[in-house]
Amino acid sequence: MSRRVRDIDANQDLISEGDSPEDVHLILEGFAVRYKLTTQGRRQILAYMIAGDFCDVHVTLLRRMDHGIRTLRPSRVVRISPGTLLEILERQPAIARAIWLCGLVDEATQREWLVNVGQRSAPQRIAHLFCEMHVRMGIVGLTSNGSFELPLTQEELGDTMGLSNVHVNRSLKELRESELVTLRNGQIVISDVDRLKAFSGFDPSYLHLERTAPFAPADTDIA
Amino acid sequence: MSRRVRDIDANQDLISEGDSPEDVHLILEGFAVRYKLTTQGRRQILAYMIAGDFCDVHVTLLRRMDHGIRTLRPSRVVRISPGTLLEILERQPAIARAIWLCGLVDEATQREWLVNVGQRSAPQRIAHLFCEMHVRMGIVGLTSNGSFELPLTQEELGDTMGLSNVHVNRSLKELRESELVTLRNGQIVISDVDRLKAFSGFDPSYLHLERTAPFAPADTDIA
DNA sequence: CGGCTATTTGAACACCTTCAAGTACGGTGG
DNA sequence: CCACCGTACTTGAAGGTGTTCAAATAGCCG
Repeated sequence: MSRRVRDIDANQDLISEGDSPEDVHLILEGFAVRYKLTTQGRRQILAYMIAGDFCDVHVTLLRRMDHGIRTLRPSRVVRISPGTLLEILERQPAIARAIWLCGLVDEATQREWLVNVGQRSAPQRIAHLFCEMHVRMGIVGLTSNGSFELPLTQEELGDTMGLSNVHVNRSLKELRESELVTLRNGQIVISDVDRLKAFSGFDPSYLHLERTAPFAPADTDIA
Repeated sequence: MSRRVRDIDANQDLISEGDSPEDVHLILEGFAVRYKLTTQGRRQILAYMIAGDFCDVHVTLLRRMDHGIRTLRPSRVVRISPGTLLEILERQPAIARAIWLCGLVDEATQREWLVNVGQRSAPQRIAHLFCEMHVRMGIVGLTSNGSFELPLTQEELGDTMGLSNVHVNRSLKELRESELVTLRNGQIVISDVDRLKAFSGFDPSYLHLERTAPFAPADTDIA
């Protein structure tokens, strides 16, 4: 299976909207986004994918991709044929459950993003995202003490939150000046996690952490 | 199984956030929404559920509901125990696939809603939602000639789109005066479907219609 | 150094919200 | 039958949040 591991540069489409990819992709390392373009040429980023995330289990049933997937950092992915995947799902119920569970958490996250964009102010949205990524990066062992790498330009942040890059800039400034959180050179530093959570209204229950993550942290050697 | 069919009034919580329901619910008839409240007391509606939609397959794996489900119209639901469901999934692979497929379309819809709220203007958002519901209601045989029932107050519409009820009102007026679509007494009338699609940037591919719906239209007698 | 991209700031404007008040409508009870 | 009530819808006015356009600054890489 390790034969099917591939290294991808940053800013490459792994899969484009409309594709009917042969394989399912699993991120081993790096950072990628799920995104969609509107007819008017605007972009909405739908999800961030980090180590341990499946990109597109749906292609086993749905032919066409209704969105694209793009790396933002150099990434390592493994391609799994739907046949192999279905076989694993059948033979290893524990893994099947784990993959299903991951999908459910992804869905819950998708819902929370809608709440975020629909109901919160710009600084709150950004703060909420940072709280979420702090938790997620923590699970895979990529945080240290309220600090972690988040390789996003302000424009990409804007496309995530439904905001202009200019307004993202001003909101980040506001967060910095309130000494809640700073983002510099793709590095997040959270001064006081609890204050940031309170400010953004972050409640991690949608991440369903009580269930231990089925793919263990940092153990990216699944393949 | 028909023993487990229940009729519910309008505006009742079928399941509340934090619940650990025993059963999975399937809507047979009526109209319900998935929603979430923020700490600041705002509400985001996450999905509309109509005949043939599962409310909460996730509870088979995830204990706590991270959102609530509420009827907006008198509805008929059937409760299925996770055990029964898992048994069906195992014995009837065709149904298992169908249910899985439905879930994938729900996810795709969730993504498109994020695009909608994140990237489109108020009138476009509303128009896009109406296009989507026109298709969905059509699938279950509840449209007639660009017209269908959509039992939402303007406030509920606002909670769906991340807009105030006042602005929903003005946007609806705009849509009405452009002769694109009208909403009166919970009844949608689309004058020219193609113009409405063009206006809102609606592209139905995310609904994955090429795959015929596994639960046949109007045949609500699954139970 | 030069050229690229990302960030930062200013100014004007648009979209959307909030508050407030008035209107329409359906249901209930005298 | 009509008065009353509650809810939803409608409209106006003022203000706030976020956008757009434009230009300047900073940082990175060849």
